[in-house]
Amino acid sequence: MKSFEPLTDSVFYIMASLTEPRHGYAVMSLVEETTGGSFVIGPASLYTIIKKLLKEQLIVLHDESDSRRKVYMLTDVGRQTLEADIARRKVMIEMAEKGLERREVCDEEH
Amino acid sequence: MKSFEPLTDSVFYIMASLTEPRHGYAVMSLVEETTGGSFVIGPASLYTIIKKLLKEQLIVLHDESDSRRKVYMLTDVGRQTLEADIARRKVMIEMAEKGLERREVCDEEH
DNA sequence: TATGTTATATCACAAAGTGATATAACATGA
DNA sequence: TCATGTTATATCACTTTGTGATATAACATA
Repeated sequence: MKSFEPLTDSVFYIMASLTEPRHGYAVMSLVEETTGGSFVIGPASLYTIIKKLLKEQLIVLHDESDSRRKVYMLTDVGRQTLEADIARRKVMIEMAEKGLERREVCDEEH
Repeated sequence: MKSFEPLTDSVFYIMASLTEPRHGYAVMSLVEETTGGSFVIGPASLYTIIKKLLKEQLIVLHDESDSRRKVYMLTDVGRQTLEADIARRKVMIEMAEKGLERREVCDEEH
């Protein structure tokens, strides 16, 4: 079971948006909305990454009935990959927070 | 107050290692160790990023007394930047987990 | 004084991300 | 019906970011 980890931020955001069926443009809007505009994925990045995720079979084309919209969704492997990366990211945050806490104590002592 | 966010994973790992004084090689080892080898920063990436962080004043040279080692550390701005990125990353994870939870429910219902 | 480890550094290249732009379907109101 | 705006996908040329390979040297030790 080959792993595509670690996921980059852009890839993570897109995959996190595709836990349920969504078309590309909706992913773009969702990321901008949920991050309050602090992370923006433009069309160039979006469709580049979607193409790559399709090739790696982390997402699939879910529905193409609409003449314009292409709806994608995570595959099982995609979901597992996302879950694994969530775990990695939690460790990351823990690591950073531990360091910052220790530093706060030092500041007070000074 | 210009922001350098969002931080890439590599930059985040390095900055998270520099909440206390550490030299480059130690940062490299620490990241590999705390991630269980799932994220490796080689010397090329390490020193490239350190150079960039110095230029942006997110870290400073803390001590150069040793003939070999160069010890770096986060500046106040660097710490604030790291804190802001931790917050962003928490939202990211929340976003992903909410999506996955919802999906689990759907699977059960089916 | 040879060997391994620690440590910093850079080059040439590869991978990832993006601003600009193109295209077109649909929605709407004038 | 047709101009305007929005939704939507797509790609090109470019920049930014990351890295494998390699070089250099100080120190530890045996």
